[in-house]
Amino acid sequence: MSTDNPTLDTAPKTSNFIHQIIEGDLNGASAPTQIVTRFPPEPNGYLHIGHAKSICLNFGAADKYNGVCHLRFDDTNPEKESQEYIDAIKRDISWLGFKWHEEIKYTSSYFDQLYSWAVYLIEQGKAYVCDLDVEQARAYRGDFTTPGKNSPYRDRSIEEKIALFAKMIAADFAEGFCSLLAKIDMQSSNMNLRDPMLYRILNVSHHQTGDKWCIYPIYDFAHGQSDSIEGVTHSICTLEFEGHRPLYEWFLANLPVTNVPRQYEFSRLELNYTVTSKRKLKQLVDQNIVNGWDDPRMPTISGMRRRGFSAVAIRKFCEMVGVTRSNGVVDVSMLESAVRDDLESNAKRAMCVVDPLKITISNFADQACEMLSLAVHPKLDMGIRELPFSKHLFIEQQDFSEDTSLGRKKFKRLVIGDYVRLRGAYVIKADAVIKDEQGNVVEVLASLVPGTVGANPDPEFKPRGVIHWVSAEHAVPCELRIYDRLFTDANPDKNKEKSFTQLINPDSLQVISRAWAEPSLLEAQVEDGYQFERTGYFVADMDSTADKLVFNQTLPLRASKAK
RNA sequence: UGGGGUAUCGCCAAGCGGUAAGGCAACGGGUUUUGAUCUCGUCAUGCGUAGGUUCGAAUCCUUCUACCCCAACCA
Repeated sequence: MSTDNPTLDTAPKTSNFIHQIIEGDLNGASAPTQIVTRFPPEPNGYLHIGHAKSICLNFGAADKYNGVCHLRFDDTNPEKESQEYIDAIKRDISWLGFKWHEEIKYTSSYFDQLYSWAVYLIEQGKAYVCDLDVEQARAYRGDFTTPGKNSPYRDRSIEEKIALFAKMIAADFAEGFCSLLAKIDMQSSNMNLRDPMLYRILNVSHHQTGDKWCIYPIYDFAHGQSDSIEGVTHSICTLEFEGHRPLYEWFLANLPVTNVPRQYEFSRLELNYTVTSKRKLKQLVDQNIVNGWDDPRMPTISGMRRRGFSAVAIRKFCEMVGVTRSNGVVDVSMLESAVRDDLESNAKRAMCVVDPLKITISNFADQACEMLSLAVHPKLDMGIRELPFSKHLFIEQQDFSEDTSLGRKKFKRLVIGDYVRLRGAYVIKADAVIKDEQGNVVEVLASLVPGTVGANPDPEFKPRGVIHWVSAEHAVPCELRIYDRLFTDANPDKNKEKSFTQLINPDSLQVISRAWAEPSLLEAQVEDGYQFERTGYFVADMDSTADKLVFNQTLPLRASKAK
């Protein structure tokens, strides 16, 4: 698994209402020459699964209809943004397999244009500098049932407004002293239309423009115009922006723009047992509840990547959930299903014993070592791997029992006096046990049935089942990090009594510092995904060193009830 | 509370006036040198509610209800 997924087919196979709209437009009278979409993240945090859905929708629609998709950083609030986030976002989108059109765009690179459009609105009598402070502005705005009142500064002369705006940009005013508002309708039932803010004074430097500006445009005054500048045809966003659409259209109608994009909204993706809000995810990081944005328990793209979820699996999941306007909460099992489905056919197989029990094969020579060849994958041709078999082995403690009354269907593992198949090796029989002072089984003495490698034994030696193992002498120690859902509550941010940080699953991370892996795992590269047979899917973590391998559990195998 | 949205199986979701797709989950059976995979089967006389139009309604009309979004110098 590498960062480049060059010519992957990212066009969705399924259809949704956005596709239907695009198709209608493409077949309509004034069809655009090509459709243009954009993914416009604010660089104020890492991308998460919800953004993945938006990325798949925007880039996917462009791919599907031979259009293009821009990556535009919506960087109008420098206080919360940073280059680190920009770099992370670029990395995540590329890793997901998408390519943005041309160079990366920044809303901040349109600041000059936006500024002159603001002056234009003032000249048209459609914008004004208002000196009301936050409290006063709130009072003038009214509320849902009370119409707003016009600001006393609303009807200053155009010359005065121009002069004041010039002073704003010249840093003659303190932060918050005044702002530029659009003159629309203080009585509107849509709060967004009650003279919305266009520019505020912010004496902070910007990660892209440095100290060039001390006033920054608000989202509403920047987004639609940026879309227009880039030739966007379909501006796809989430439902909470629906009420902003009239405003989006108002700016495009009142400014001398040539391209008029249309905004469409879809419902954002919610997943149970997690939170998908950059603010909350940042809190988890800042309070060290998790180990960074890429902690494998995080629903961030980088977290899922480190967890061992592939880009293909994430894209598959995004297609599975669909795109609609009804909001719901998707069950994580759907994501897990997409991940397992992908790993089933792409993960190499290997064996790793988590909780070792020593087995000694009495009828195998002391110093002997037999090299066995096993398929890397049981069905697909992924080559073979060499596995050493010797007199002393490890199996799981859980895979052995002294209880001979256990039924063969009930316990398909090793029982004293009975046979079991060692995966890819011999059928063995447990003959006796060695116990410590406390009566715990510390070793099992067994004997192998000759000629059973790759061949079934006579019926009388029929094994109860198949278990995994490693050669004690050749096994390589490794660290395993077992992850569980981060929250104990299915809807952590809808809980009435507790805040989401109080609903953290205390067992979301379990570290097994010493497990025993087959030697072929020594070749594992960071991000290589494996299925440790009968145990789960694991991925080599970046914390692996020459002397210590570290694997993150991606997911356990699907658990079926013991029949 | 004014405005804007949304309601189809436990979850997601097709459906666009002709008689309820699919996926996830769940539950049964089979195969299996992974209790995995694979495979077969079961799972909405019902589409938030109450009326109406129609030969025929999840789809059209009306009523009501529930939930989501908007009163940041956030996006």
